[in-house]
Formats: sequence, C-alpha cells, structure tokens
Amino acid sequence: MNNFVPKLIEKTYDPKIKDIQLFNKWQEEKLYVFNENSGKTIYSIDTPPPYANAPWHMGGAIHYSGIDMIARYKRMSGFEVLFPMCLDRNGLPIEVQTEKEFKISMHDIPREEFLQKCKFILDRVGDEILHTCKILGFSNNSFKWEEIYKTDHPQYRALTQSTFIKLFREGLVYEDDRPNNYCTRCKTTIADNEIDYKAGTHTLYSIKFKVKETGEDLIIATSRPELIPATGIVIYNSLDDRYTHLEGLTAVTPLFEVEVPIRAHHFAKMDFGSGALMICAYGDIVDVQLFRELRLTPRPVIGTDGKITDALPKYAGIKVKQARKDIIKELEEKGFVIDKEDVPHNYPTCSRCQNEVEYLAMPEYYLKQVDYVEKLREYAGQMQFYPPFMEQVWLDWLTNVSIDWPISRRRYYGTEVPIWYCLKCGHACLPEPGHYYQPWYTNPPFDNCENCGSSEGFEGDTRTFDTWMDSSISEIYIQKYPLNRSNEQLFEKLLNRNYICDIRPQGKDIVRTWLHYTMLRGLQLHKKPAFNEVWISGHVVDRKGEKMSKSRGNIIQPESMIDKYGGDALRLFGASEASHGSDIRFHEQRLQGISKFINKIYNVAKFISFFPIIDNEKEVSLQPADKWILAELAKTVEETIKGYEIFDFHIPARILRSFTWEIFASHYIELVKGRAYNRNNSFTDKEQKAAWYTLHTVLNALARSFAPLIPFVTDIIYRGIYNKSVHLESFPRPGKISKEKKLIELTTLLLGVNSAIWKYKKDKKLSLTTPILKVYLPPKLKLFSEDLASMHGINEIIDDSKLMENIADKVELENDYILLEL
RNA sequence: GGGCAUGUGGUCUAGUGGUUAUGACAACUCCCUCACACGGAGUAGGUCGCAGGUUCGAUUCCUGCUUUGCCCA
Repeated sequence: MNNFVPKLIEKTYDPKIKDIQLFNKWQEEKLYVFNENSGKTIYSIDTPPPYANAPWHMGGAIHYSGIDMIARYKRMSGFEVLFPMCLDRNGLPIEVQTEKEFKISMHDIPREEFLQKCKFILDRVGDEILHTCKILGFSNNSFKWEEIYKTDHPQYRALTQSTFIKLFREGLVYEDDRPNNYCTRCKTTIADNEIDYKAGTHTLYSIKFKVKETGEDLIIATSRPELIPATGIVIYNSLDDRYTHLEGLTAVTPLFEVEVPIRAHHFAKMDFGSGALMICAYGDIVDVQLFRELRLTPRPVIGTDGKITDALPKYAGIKVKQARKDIIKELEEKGFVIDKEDVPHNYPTCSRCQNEVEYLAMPEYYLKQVDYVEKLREYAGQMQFYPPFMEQVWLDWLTNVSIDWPISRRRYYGTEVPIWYCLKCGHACLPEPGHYYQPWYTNPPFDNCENCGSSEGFEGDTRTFDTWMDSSISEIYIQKYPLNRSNEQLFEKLLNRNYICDIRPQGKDIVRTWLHYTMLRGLQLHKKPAFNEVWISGHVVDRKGEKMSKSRGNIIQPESMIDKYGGDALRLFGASEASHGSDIRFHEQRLQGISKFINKIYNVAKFISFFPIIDNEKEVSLQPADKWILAELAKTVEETIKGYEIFDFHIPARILRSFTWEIFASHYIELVKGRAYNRNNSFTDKEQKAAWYTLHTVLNALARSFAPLIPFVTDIIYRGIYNKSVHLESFPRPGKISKEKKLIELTTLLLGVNSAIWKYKKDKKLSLTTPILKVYLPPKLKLFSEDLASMHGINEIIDDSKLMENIADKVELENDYILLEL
C-alpha cells in the first residue's frame, strides 16, 4: 500500500509571503522578456502609461490586471508578446501636485527648478505604482527602471517633436486664435476640469441698446457691461414675438456705437432678463460657443494681464473689475441703465488660486483633424472593438468633431513646441527631426532664418504640447523603442501589417481623447489604423456605485486589500464582478469570498499532490467517472477559451470557478477519493492509477486555464507539483482532453443523486459517513456504481426500477428515482 | 438637452420566445467526514425597473417612460 505524501505542504495558501518571492523569481528567470527572434508571431500591447502624480486607487489596479490577463493569455496562446511597462509623467496634474506639495507657484520660481521638483514627485510616485504592479503579478517585459518608458524622457519627447515637425512641414499644422479658460493671476490657460464653480451673486444690468434701422430701444441684460464693446451679435429666442420683427436688423451698442446683427438663436431664454442677449468676446462659455458656431470675428477688450487693452483707449490699462465700475458709472450718467438686479450666479474660478477665470483668445497651434474624420470612420469599421458597443462611442464622437485639435499649451511640464521665431521677420523656424529641443532653454541648431536669412537671432517658443500629443504616439514609441532601445528594423517589420500595433487597452472615458488622437496620428503619420483591436473597460466605483474620488472620501487603496487578500484575489475579483465593459463595484466582503476560493484551489491541488503523476494514459484503465469529468473539463475549457478570445475575463472566471468548486471538487474528487487511496484494495491497480491520472490531468489543465487570471497561486501549484512554471506552458486544448460528449448528459442526474443521498442522511440526522445498506439508483448511473458505492458507503446498489414502488422511503428526482434502505 | 450603456432574490451576477429563472456573497440550521471550518450539507428569500404592444405564450422581441453610470452639449 502506498504511503501518500503531499508535494504541497501548507494547510492554507498565504499570498503575503509567497507572491513577492515568486514575482522576483519570474524576474530572475526572465519569464516575460520580449524576444523578437523567437520565431513566434509578435503581439504588441500598447500598455496605457499610468499617470505618476498619485498612487493608484482600486480602479487602476483592476483595470491593469485585465490588461495583464490579455498579455498572459496571448503568451500562452503562442504569441511573442510585446508588453511594455511605462509611466506617464507629462502635463498638468503633476504641476498642480508639485505646487501643492511644495507650497509654491509655478511662476514664482525658475522654470528649471520647478521641473526638478516635478521630477522628484514623479520618481517617488512612479516607484509606488511599480510596487503595486509587482504585488499584482504583472507580466510586463521588464520592470527595470531604465527599461520602463516614461513620456517625459528625452527620447520620447524627441519622437513627439519629430512627428510634429513632420506634420508641420506637410502643412497639417496651423496657428489660430481661440478662446481659452485663462487665469490672469497664474498667467496660464487652464483645463475645464480645473475650474471650480463658486456660488455667489452678481448684478444684472438692463441696458439700452438701439436698433439702427427703426430707432427703437432694445433692452439687454448683462452682468459684464465692460464687454459691451466686444459684442459680436445680439440674439433672442425665435419663439419670442417681442423681437421677431428685429430679425436681420442691426443693434447699436451704447457708448461705443458698435453695430452688430440681431438674430434668433435657441440659446436665448425668453425669461432671462429682457429675453434679448448680447454675445461678446468673451463673457462666458456660451459666448465662446456662439462665436465659434456663428463664425463671428471677435473684438476682445481684455488682455492676458487682466486689464482692458488698447482696443478701448479710454479704459486701457484698467483692471477688469474697476473698468466694470467705471463703465457702469458712465452708462448710468448717460441714462443707458434702466434697471439693475442682484441674481445668483456660479463664478468659474481657478482651482489653484480662486481667481475668477476669464475667457481669452490667444494664438495656438492646431493640428488638422476635421479633414480626416471620414477615413477614421472607415478605420472604425476595420477594427475589432471589445466589447463591440464601444465602437459606437467613438463613432458618435467622430460625428461631433467640428474643429481642429488645439495642440499648444502655456505650461511647463511637457514636451516643448520645437520652434524658434526669427527676431527680424518673425518666421517660425523648425529644427531637423530626431533630437529633443527645448527652445525656451537652449539656442536653435541653426544660425540663419530660413525665410529672410537674418542672423539677428531667434526667440524660442515657450509653450508645450497638449499631453495627448505625446500619448497619441505611444503605439509607435513602443514598437520603435522596445525597452527604450531604438529598433527601426522591428518597427519596419511590424509596419508591414495592415495596422501599426495589435491592441490598445484603455478606459472608456478616454475614447474621445486617447483612442481618437492615436488613430488620427496613425493615419497622418503612417496611413493606417493604429490598432487592430481595442479593449475598453469600465470603471471601478464604490459599493454604492459612486465614482471613487478624494472629495467623496471613498477611495480605497489597492495595497491594503492586496496585503489582506493577495494580488490573485484582487485580480480574480476584478474579473468576476462584472462582464467586460460595465462598471465594477468594489466590495470588500466579496473580495474576501474570492480569496477563499483561491485557498480552495490550493487545497484541491494539495489533495491531488498526494498522488503520483501518471503521464501515460496506457498504464491506466479509465473508469466511467474519469471519462465523465474529462468530458466536463473539455467543455469547460472550450467555453473558457471563448471568453478569453474576446478578452471578457468574466466568462473564464465564472466558468472555471463553477467547474472547479461545484463539479470537480464537490463531486468528482469525492467520487474517486476511495479509488485514489484504495486503502482496502477494492480496486485494481489500473483503476487506482486511472484516478491519479485523471486528477492530475484535470488539475494541470485547470492551472493552465486559470494562469492568466491568478498567476501566483497557479504557479505555486504548478512548480510545486510539476516542477516547472505554468507561465511557460501553452493553453489547454479541449480536443486533447476528451472527445466524449455523451457523458456530460449525466451530470445533472449524478449531482442530483449525490445531493439526494446527502439530504437523506441529513434529514435522518446521520453523519455523511454512515453506511447505507441498499440504494436503488437510476439505471443511467449504473456505470458509476463502484465509485458511488465507495463515496457514500453503499453496500449494495440495485437498479431494478420495478422494485422501487414497493419502498416507501423514496426521493423523486426528475424522471428517475433513488431509493434508500439503511 | 443629445448619444451610448444599464436595471434579474438584501448585495452582485448568469441566462433563455415556452413546464418549478443560474450561481455567488450575506442570513439561518446542522456537521471538525482521512485536501480545505478560508470547509461540508441543507433551508429560506425573486410579480427578472414601470406601462403598453407583437405572440397561443415574454424576464427574453418592439415602443414609450423611468433608474443609474459615462461622454458630449
């Protein structure tokens, strides 16, 4: 008789110690290194660079876990996976974070010094994020600091600038005036999401305009009388019959005698003020929109210093608020103000200094995109979206694209606009592509103006690019500079395909930015779709379905959860909680449930590790129960693959869990336990070995099927029992496991019979080990007799259905019966 | 206001034009049975968002309304 000793020793699985050790082992063994010469088909994943201004919350951790599952599944499916690790370090959030942490203002210290302070935080937070990646078991090609790409690296920025120079020279870039949110105190444009709205009141003045053609008065309500000279149009609602007769006539502003058209527009609310509205450059966001929509020529009167400009000589140099008072005074003196009223108002203020935000027009560079919409629409049809409905999100956005992309920003921490302006003629001179340029800091790499030949010198552009200019070429960077090393050959090879890169994984909220801009740039630079596939995931929200944010105070750090339950548990939680594309609610109790399942898998493996590995199917005599579970396994793997193939990890997570726990552990293992131990030699050697063989076959396939989802525990099991890493194995094939489909039909009946026997004993308050004298089984299950007898302690199994009617104690089960006799 | 998605036992989720709707977590009861008490067995709990329509029949198809989320205005 065998003396069984398990290969896995611990009673429970403790991820805390084992996971990080195993992660380090993976790194030593270089398991996930990208080898372009492996001969395998390359599959490139455009990893989203995590933004390194603040550590991850749950959303980042779960989102990236899904991306790692893509990489792992593809690797096990025979692909050479290019899967970089990276950090996004450009742009506004880091500037804000730096100002906050060092209690400084970006404009009060030298630019170089400010950049150093930004880098300090970026390095620290970057390390924290990388640590989270490690304890989540990510399989990126490299975690070495110098091999992780960063969007603020000179090499990356040089690529951004090169692509800009190329497009500029092809005439795709132009300069134009466009109103921005502008803080006159911080001296910078600010993004929409940096505006805080503060509740307050302001005074609404009713002011007399004149209608030029009829001479009648036209009363207009405004809170910004200082902008009267900047009026571009007067609008009213087309349903407002007080004004319909004025359509197409001309209004004349008081004091400044500016003549503007009068027209109907649905933005005018009949019950606001007098119902007639002046649209000026620029009082609020509505003004900005209408100027754009109606293609009006702005006459701005406020400068970037927050003072009235020379356009209004009488008030030039006066600050806006004072000018407002002065102008009101003059209007009142001359009898133009007929009423004033304080009304509630939400002020847009700068989130950094609380100063009121102005809308000012400034010259900015634009990249053409309107001309490319139709082609992009075509590309959308060629690409595979996971889940498919996300394609519509992009198509809807394409329908809305009406202006070109403003790409220059007045910020510091970003890729510089590589332009020097000739001091003599003002011509914009661009350097040769290929290097990283900092025009605000260094001299141009040329001495003479390419336009006028002057050598009087140049002024460097002080602006940076919108960070999406950097982000929108990530797929090019990763294929041109894998591990940050230039590899033109690889890039050219990959460019031979119908698309640039295999897959873009990203969040659903940035379809209109990251995906859209990357597709646009792919088209402009290489005349093909940037991607073949796009994987878009939902958000992680809190238990109540609300977005996690600092202000709500509902942020949960992933580290604390990983510490408690393990990286595998968090990964599997992310996969289990929702189907791909929908939001995930974070729920610690459910995560805990998942961690129990991880332990269950470990224990199933531990049980199987008691028994010797039988490789050769010929040494054994497979019993019906063995054939049955192998058939179930084949079906499970088949459905699992279907889920993996569409990168919806909810499907494998659900199916594999259900098979492992509800069928394999609860029924098959119980069924063959007796045969596997064979303590009293009631089974033949070949029958016993068949149990061993089957147990290992199922475990082996399960470990491999689960590996992309839970890489730690599956590898602990695989190395512990089979002495190699599961992550170097290929994905199981259902056809190789079993071709017998028929036995699956018995599953429901078999599970029902087991349940009925358990229930019977329980109802009689008997231990489950209590022996049973006789059981009348459904005839269909006769083939499992021996294992069933061993499992339930049955002395005699009778399948004579005619006898059943005579026995009172019976349990009805579908069309068959089981009857028991103790 | 527009687009997209979504609504299934307390919570989360699967699924289907047709007999008693899947599973998990939580709850309750019993059981330390030789892999696991991070376990096992069992019990209870749902008018499948609302209202119409198509159909012999709808949770599943259509229309309207509504909930929630995201993006846009």
